Amino acid sequence: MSADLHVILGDLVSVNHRLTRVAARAARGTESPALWRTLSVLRSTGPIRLGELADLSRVSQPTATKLAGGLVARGWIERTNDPDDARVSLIASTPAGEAALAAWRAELAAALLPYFADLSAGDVETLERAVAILRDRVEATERMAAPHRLAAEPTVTAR
Amino acid sequence: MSADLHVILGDLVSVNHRLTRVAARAARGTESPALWRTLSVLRSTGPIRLGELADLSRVSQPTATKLAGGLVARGWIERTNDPDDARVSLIASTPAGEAALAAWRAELAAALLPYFADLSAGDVETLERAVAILRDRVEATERMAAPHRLAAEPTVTAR
DNA sequence: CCCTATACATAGCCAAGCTATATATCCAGC
DNA sequence: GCTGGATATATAGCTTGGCTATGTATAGGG
Repeated sequence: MSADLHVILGDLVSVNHRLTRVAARAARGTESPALWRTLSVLRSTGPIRLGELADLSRVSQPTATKLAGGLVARGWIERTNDPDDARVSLIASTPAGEAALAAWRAELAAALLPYFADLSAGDVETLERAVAILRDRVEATERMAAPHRLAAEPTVTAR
Repeated sequence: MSADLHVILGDLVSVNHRLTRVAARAARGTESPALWRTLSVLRSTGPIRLGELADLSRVSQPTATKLAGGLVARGWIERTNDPDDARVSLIASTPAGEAALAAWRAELAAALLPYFADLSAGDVETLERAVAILRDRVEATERMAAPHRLAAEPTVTAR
């Protein structure tokens, strides 16, 4: 019998906040989580406009502007103008950004590994499935949260 | 077979950061996560000194001082002097603090519930077990992080 | 052409994190 | 019982990430 989902969700968020601190200290010396989070979103979506990035990252538009500034300064994203709409700024991660993200993930995982090294194979699989579930939910909420144009968008492609 | 534990840990932290944003927006209008996290730690440990609270919360001592100030201002913790050592400040959560924490968890869970309502029973149980695993690891790292020293990586430091 | 809506930028605030340093207390040794 | 180093917390000052409110430029329909 599972406990009430309410309780599980409360515990989930609590343990998340604590794990965030463990990860922050384990991967000290690296850049801030917000930048990695933003890069992660970009990686899963491909090039998008700044407003969409804000929605999908679950931050306000000004916060996305600020984060984008930091990412541009580090050469981790590129901003290009939409030829069809001069107001729009398209954001895409650069190869350097992808590489930096991968390096951060590797460093973080290496730092956390000792704490998780003695997990049983079953526990590892449980974690893996839980990550998949959570990613699915987070991306589902992204879809719910996008009040903008996801439907009638002609999907201006690529370049 | 499960994917490499490195990859799972990287994904775990990534999805955690994203989930944190979802939770922050879902539970809008409430107090900051750091205060709840601190109360959570106190709840699981009972009364402890400020320095211990900093270590267990995985924040620096000055940060713990600041957080404790906010919690005292809200009446959610009490500070008493250690009769045996005048330097020491003992921190304990108040009933009001416990109640506020419980209320926050309930509100947060209610806000997140719609996003998780359609999970299968098996997925719910996976989440529950994952939360238990993570809590166990987080508390294990607390034990590892005994004094001011951060637990070192097993790899040779080459900085 | 205006007029409104949209996309992003700017300004200005606050919280949370850090390092470095100051203050107060304890304790060991003399 | 003084002195000096160690320990517990406080203070100062900075950076980043988050927000709301508002400004500016462009799009697009009367």
